Amino acid sequence: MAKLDESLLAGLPPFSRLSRPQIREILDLAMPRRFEEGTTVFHDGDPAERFFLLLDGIIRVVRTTPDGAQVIPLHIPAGQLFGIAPAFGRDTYPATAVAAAEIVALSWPSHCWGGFVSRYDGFATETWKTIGERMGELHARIADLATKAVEQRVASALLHLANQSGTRVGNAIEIGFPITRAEVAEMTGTTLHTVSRLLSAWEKDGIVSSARKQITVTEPHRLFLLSGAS
Amino acid sequence: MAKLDESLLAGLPPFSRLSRPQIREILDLAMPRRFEEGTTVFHDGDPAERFFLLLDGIIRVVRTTPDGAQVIPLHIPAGQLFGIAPAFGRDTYPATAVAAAEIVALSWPSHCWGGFVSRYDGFATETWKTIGERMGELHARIADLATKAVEQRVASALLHLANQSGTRVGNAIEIGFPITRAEVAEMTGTTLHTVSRLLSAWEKDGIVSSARKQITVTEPHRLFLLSGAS
DNA sequence: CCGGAACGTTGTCCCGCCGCAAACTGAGGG
DNA sequence: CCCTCAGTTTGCGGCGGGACAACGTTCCGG
Repeated sequence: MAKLDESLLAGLPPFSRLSRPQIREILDLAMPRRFEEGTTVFHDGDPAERFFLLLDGIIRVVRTTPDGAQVIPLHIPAGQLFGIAPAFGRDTYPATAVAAAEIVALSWPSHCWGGFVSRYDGFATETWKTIGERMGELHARIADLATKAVEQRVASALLHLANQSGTRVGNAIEIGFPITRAEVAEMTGTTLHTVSRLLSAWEKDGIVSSARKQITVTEPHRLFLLSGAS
Repeated sequence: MAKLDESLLAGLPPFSRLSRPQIREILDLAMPRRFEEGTTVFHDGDPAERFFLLLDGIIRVVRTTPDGAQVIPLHIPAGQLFGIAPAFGRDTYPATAVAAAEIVALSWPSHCWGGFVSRYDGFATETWKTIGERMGELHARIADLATKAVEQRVASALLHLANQSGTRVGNAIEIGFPITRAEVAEMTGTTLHTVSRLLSAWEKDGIVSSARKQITVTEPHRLFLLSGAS
């Protein structure tokens, strides 16, 4: 296996304060792997043997409730850690991670976590920051669900996805991974029917343009207005 | 000021692995303070000068959205840390903390955080665990909001509150701090009208009994059934 | 003892959203 | 090339629950 290039990690928050030799150490412990779209990286309840760093693509973290297929997806963009159960002292993953697109990720055995935290300056701090942001995101999501109407929720979910991993095409933003209306519906706590209707209406207005498993926001500004401008 | 007793901290997770002298050190840095019910401990956006440990009572952490009074309360029970913005590298609080009942809390200057983490074994680990649990709670809340009907949401919110800080009276559980229907409504993303109606109906069925700013769950089992048994 | 404010209850109306059902459309496999 | 199926679209009916409003009740200050 070819050696991984140090520049992969150098710019990322958890490693930004580390020296090249330190990054080399870390990389030499890492196992790179590619996952096809739709592949499950790890399952809810699995023993948490490794933790991951997403190099490219998007991960969808879902929580399936026991009684059915209800899920609460959280999307994790490239450059972030995920599956960090060891950080929380858990020996089992609390959720399932699915590749939302083709992804490539590095992983390390869970028992390395403690070493990383104690040995590498800034690793813990930066990880805390990421977790803090993720909690903020969850809070915002709760606020949306609790206070906003369905239309606003869907609008803000689309904007969120677009901002997080969209590729700009002029003024338009194309969401960078395949996503079904059913998934949007799950994220926003509604049904795929309603999402479909909304997208149709918006498409008629020229705010978005959608195809099968794919959504492009052509006029982000107007969508933002619809989202109830928080 | 009388010296604080070491037993206050000895049993709590973040300090459980520490020796008595270490606990003594920590206590000598702490500033104890009592807050009346309804007092704001810190405000969203304030400079995060201190972090807190709740010794007794209940803290309500709220996030007010810019456009109005919408909030997403998270209740923190006695024995937990809160306002730990420094852990996330923030220099400002991301939410407002209000005393839901009369409380007593210890606090330390934010700059102590780093020292606690590096000097005291287990402090960081245990704090991570707490944060992990809190994230799990947020996830569960999102799942509820996204998938359950209003009646189920209210039922599970009441159960949650009862479990978290209820005092048992026979089979009944009385929620241990004053709470208005409006607050329950905010937690569950509905209106006080609906909450009021539900409580009336449940009271007629003998499942709960409520007074002004006070709710007692007399038949937790039946309420659990209503909550959609997750 | 009185007045007012905060909190709670209850009724009525109406709209937005879910459930159900049926048809359409690409994509992929044999 | 056709068959199948996942993904999507659309119509329609019903109702949960939000908006509005009026009244009752408890608490507190003067």
